Amino acid sequence: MQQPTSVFKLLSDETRLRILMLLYREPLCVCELVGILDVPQPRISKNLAKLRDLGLVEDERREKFVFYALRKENPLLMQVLETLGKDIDQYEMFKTDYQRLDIKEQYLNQCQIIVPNY
Amino acid sequence: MQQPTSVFKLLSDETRLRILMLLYREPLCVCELVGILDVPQPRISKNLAKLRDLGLVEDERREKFVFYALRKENPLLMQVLETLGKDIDQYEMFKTDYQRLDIKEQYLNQCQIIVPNY
DNA sequence: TTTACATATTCCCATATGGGTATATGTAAA
DNA sequence: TTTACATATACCCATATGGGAATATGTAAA
Repeated sequence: MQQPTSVFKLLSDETRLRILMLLYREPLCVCELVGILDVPQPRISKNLAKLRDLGLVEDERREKFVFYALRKENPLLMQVLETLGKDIDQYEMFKTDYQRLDIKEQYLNQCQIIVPNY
Repeated sequence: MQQPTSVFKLLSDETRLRILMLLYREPLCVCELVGILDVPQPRISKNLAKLRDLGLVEDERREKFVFYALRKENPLLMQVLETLGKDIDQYEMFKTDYQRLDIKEQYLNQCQIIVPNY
């Protein structure tokens, strides 16, 4: 199991925490994250790599796309995300991200992904 | 309320997390923390200052001593400490710190504090 | 008003970190 | 086998960070 400090270090960056909160809802590919979060693609990829290096997420390629999913083995991580999720209204940024996730098709101009059923 | 990322940044340092875990049990003065954690005093003081600057702990001077106590207003922080505390056996370092806390009188050679009842 | 103890702060340095830009790699369609 | 799209990586830089050593400040006892 990962050191708690290492987990918190990853959680201490806004980009990464936003990513984790979204993956807490559902697996997403890189271009979906780029669209929803409106953040440059290299930044998304680099931060996803850090999350994967510590085993917090896992990736799976599907043709051109690489989907990232939360790994649920870490109780500390899951507890944190649950706590944040419960008080989502208190965190404007996460709330907005969740709203955008609900209508993510609008923000995927950049990638032609069509995922009927994941 | 503090930004989650700011809280996690403070939690991401080993010295600070050890301090918080101890204060989760009971208020302690600087020299007690120095003795229990076996860490140089300036390092303790500087990290306590960071925790106080973000409002996670509060200090109270009692003559020569300055006691620090956990502030319990932040649900995220409290949830994290509770989660870690529940699985204390999994974290060797915190477990050891708790054991030393239980017999802290042995580690207070450096300070002549005598606190019968706090 | 010295002296001793407790704590805070300053100064300095090595290292870590996040991010932007450009580019490389991977994949599939034309 | 080009072309286009998706993703990963390399390079560079500004900044943040943690910590050690020394010193300053605060407090009370001698």
